[in-house]
Amino acid sequence: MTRQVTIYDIAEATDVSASTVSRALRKEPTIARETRRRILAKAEELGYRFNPFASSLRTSRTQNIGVIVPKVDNPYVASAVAGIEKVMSGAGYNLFLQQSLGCEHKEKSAIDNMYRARVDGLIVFGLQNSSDENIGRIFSRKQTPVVVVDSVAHAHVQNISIDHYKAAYEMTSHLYQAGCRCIAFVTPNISQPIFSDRLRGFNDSLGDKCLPANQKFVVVNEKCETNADFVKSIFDLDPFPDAIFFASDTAALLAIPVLKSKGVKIPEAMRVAGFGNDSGGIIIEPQLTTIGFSPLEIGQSAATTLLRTIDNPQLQFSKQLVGHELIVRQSSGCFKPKAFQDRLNIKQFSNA
Amino acid sequence: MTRQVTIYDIAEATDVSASTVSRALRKEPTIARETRRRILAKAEELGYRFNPFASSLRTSRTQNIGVIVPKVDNPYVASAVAGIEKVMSGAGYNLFLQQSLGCEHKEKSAIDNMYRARVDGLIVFGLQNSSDENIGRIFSRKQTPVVVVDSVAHAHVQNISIDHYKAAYEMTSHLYQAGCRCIAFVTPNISQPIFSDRLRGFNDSLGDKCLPANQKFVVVNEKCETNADFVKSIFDLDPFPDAIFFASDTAALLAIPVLKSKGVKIPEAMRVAGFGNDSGGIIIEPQLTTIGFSPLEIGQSAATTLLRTIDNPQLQFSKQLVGHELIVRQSSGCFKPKAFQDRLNIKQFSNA
DNA sequence: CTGAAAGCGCTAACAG
DNA sequence: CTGTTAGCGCTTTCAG
Repeated sequence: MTRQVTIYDIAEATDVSASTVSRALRKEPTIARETRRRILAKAEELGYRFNPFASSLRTSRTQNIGVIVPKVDNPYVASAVAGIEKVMSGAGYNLFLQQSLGCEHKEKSAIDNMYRARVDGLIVFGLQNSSDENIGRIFSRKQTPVVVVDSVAHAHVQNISIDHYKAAYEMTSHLYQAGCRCIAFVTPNISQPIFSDRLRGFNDSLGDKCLPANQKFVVVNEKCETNADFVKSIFDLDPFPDAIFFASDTAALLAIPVLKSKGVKIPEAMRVAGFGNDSGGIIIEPQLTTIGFSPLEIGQSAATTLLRTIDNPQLQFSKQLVGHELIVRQSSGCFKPKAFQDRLNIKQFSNA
Repeated sequence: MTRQVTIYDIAEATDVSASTVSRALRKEPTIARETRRRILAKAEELGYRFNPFASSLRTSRTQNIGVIVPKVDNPYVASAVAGIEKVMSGAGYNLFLQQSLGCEHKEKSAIDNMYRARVDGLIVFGLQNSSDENIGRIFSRKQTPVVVVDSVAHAHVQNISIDHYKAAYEMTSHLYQAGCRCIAFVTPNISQPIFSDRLRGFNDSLGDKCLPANQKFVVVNEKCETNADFVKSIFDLDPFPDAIFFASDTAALLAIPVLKSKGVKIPEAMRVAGFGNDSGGIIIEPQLTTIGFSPLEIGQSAATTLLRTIDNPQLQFSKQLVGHELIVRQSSGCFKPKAFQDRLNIKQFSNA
């Protein structure tokens, strides 16, 4: 492996100094057209390759941004990452990707790792509450901006999320309007903000209709997204609910076939709703009523917000809400198509 | 922003030289136990943070590996990336992720970018044929190993893929055995190796059964994974086929509801098969017969192979085939469960 | 086992 | 518009 071609080689071959070469390469305006042309041509000829390490060492800017997600192989996350990549790649940044696997320990070490890697910015999905201090302590001191997606509002960072509370409230109201008076709520956990927010929305919506929010009808099962076993706990409910609101489409799609096989008529005897607009929702029969939003858009928003904050460190921290919509399909009994009108309705920013 | 804590600060505070600190930090054995202890303690105390750029500049090793995929928001790709991340993260490497969006130009620039970023290794999904030379020229000269997934076999790089040809051959034989004699094949294109291989498998299987491979029954439609419009071209076929083999589950899942709505009884009048074991395949009615394999495993294989090649640059280049299985469900008419026996059956390597 | 010294390739003052 | 100089923080000989 022969020695790297450096700006000094170009300088020598062009009879200028290394700084001039550096300036030409960085397209600084303060350089003669002709000199630049010669330098660029020679660089090409010699097969010069910019060395980002030397540059980063000098400037302490990396052009790298970190992305920490629980799992990439989750359709929502994958789309969001796609959105982030698109924006960041367009802005000349590289993406460091790391999974936290929903494990607090891994999340902490991922944050540490990104910090060590000296990323120019960080986007974290589903940050555990306990990591709040890490993020704040580690990053804010160094003035490295952080965007947190789908977590509770953190100080010192940008927060982005759809309005899980409001969406769940609306869905519950929808089921109520469809005539349901005994609605069960199924969720994998109540610790993650996205799920606890949905549960609050559910409870408050019922409360506002003077329906007692009976916690017996809140089924919490960590495995409800991977295993249909949890469905039997629904059959234990007394009275048998006239609707189930699944906090996740994945769980709904797992449960519906089981419910059908047990003779539960959907939507006649039981209305069903999900959350997330999984692609399976239009395959299943009956098609699934759900809450839709654009993960791609969330990713893009997160990315553009991060870029803004990088460029303007004085930018106010805020909680940004991305639009959602109620998608009514057959599983909730009344098929009423509606335009995806709120789709691009981002509060606060209008990143065209 | 106060100055960074460097090894010199630690050296000064510990009354040793910077080289000793460097050695202690890197856990070199040639250092007194006690000295090391003191150094590590002081590093912790001062909040020292290793600077990878200075290190990379010196050693020209980066501990970064590049991953180029067409689109992250594709369930198959997302799972594979998850597998790669898991392995690489465990081995102390960071992941650079970039999308090529199936565009030759972007793919080339992503490769360039990874090359400039001086990754220690590269994994590319669905490499366009035309990029072959880029990969070879750019990377092999620099001795940076490359793993190519789902492409035609390239020289100078490691190749990994499932056996698309064989899998398609088997599926076609399965449909034949189920009594079908007029089978249509639907594919988004015949340029990507994964699809052209599947088509060859389809054709050869028919050929071996002395059924003329009539190209009229090969429906190529770029949009068949995003829009069900292509289904009408199936109704134009004469004679009307008694089976359709979709080269992609996504297309099958889009088409089945349309076929059903037009009164085509599946599987009675028409058998249907897909490829990829999309999660929708067990939601749809009838459930979809398909080819299953583990994208996670493919990702892990790609990663371990890359690590091996990094550690041993003399390693022979090869084409590695990952196991697949025929998953027979209702859509092909005979429900015959079968253990996922080939799942961990990787040829050549047994990365436990 | 430890230290001194040199340099990886680039950029940012500061002069001219 | 261009050159000189001095590092960024780490690793690696080579000596001791």
